[in-house]
Amino acid sequence: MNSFLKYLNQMVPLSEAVQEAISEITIRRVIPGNTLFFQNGDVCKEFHFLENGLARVFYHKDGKEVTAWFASEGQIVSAIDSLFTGQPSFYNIQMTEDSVIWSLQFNKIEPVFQKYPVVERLGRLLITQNYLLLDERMKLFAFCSAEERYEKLLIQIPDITQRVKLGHIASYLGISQEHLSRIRAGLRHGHA
Amino acid sequence: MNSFLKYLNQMVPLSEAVQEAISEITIRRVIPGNTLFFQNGDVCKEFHFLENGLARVFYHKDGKEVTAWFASEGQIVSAIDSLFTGQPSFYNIQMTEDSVIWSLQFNKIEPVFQKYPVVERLGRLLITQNYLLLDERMKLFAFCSAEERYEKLLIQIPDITQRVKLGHIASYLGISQEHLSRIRAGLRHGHA
DNA sequence: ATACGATTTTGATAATTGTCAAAGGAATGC
DNA sequence: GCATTCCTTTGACAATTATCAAAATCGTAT
Repeated sequence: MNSFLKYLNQMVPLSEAVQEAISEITIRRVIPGNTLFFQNGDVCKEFHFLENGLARVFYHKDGKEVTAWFASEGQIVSAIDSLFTGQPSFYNIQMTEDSVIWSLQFNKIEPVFQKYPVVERLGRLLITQNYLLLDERMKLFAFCSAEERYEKLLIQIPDITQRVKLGHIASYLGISQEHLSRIRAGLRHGHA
Repeated sequence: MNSFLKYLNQMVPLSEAVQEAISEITIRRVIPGNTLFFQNGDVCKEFHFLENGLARVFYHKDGKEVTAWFASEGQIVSAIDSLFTGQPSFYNIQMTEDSVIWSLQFNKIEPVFQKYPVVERLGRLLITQNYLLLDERMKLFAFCSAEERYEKLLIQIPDITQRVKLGHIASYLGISQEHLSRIRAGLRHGHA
């Protein structure tokens, strides 16, 4: 069983037949690092499970890239605003490292929903989980300073600073790169 | 057919039997204005459809109330972080006006999911729609100034300024009440 | 109409954070 | 090894926004 099916199985136990049906609409992809995997303005028709590697979801603001999300091994990533609306997305997705992903072709899933109601449940749980992640992110902005948000990100992805540029992290935290640099300097002197 | 069932039907057509099953786990409530309807620290087991009235979702930050969400007629409201996790919520919900709501008892829905897969689909679509609303809100913060966010809120709920205090709107926009007041002054002079 | 309390606005000031420019470091290719 | 380029840090300054206090306005009850 591949890592994607394992991930799904742990949310809801799936019969052989269901796993087969899902596999039929899933593509395994090997992506080289630094690939712009999905471009804003396009319509997204898949969602992706990262077997390994790192994805960065970002948008353009005043000519600059602003990171909206990081996804790493064992997580789901997609231009979810487009996937569920059929409208062009605001987001871009870049694989920042060599990655192996499983892409589920969402536009082919309707017959599977019809045939296997358990997949409908699976879909409900997946989107619910993503909703809660987004809610967590909003709470981080609500309750925590930029410094605290940085520290929480380090807990979540400890080696993130080795994996992406500081500017990408800064925009994810909602601050300028210079400000993040100063926060880091403060942490160094405060803790050393 | 009541307004809640109408709302659900327009997402997915529901048979008589399904409507009946949903009605059995739904309670109609008449809530006087200014009621603290749900309190943080409690576990939320329902979600609510507003037939009319206005709900304000808020949390406490440094002793002050910060608005996370407004919901008005025809919309869904819940302490969604708790509903899906079973953990105590960070949120409070206040009905700011006399309201009529339909409360679906989510903790009784599992048998309905089991019996009627279409309800699972309904649940999936409901949470998807709410995800997209949250994504929109994040994009508003990403792309728009406080002034633009205020103008968009006015489009969404035109009479919001008559319905809640300015401070509640300001915290929803992520700015101080004084700053919002100045933005309003600027708009008045700019447009007059 | 008037007085009271609540809400909103305005003013002055301080704190936070962004921007621009330059310097310092690290990685890469020749 | 050295040059080039990219990334990060630091410094100086400007812009934005918060905070605190006071004044103005609004709504309501008497």
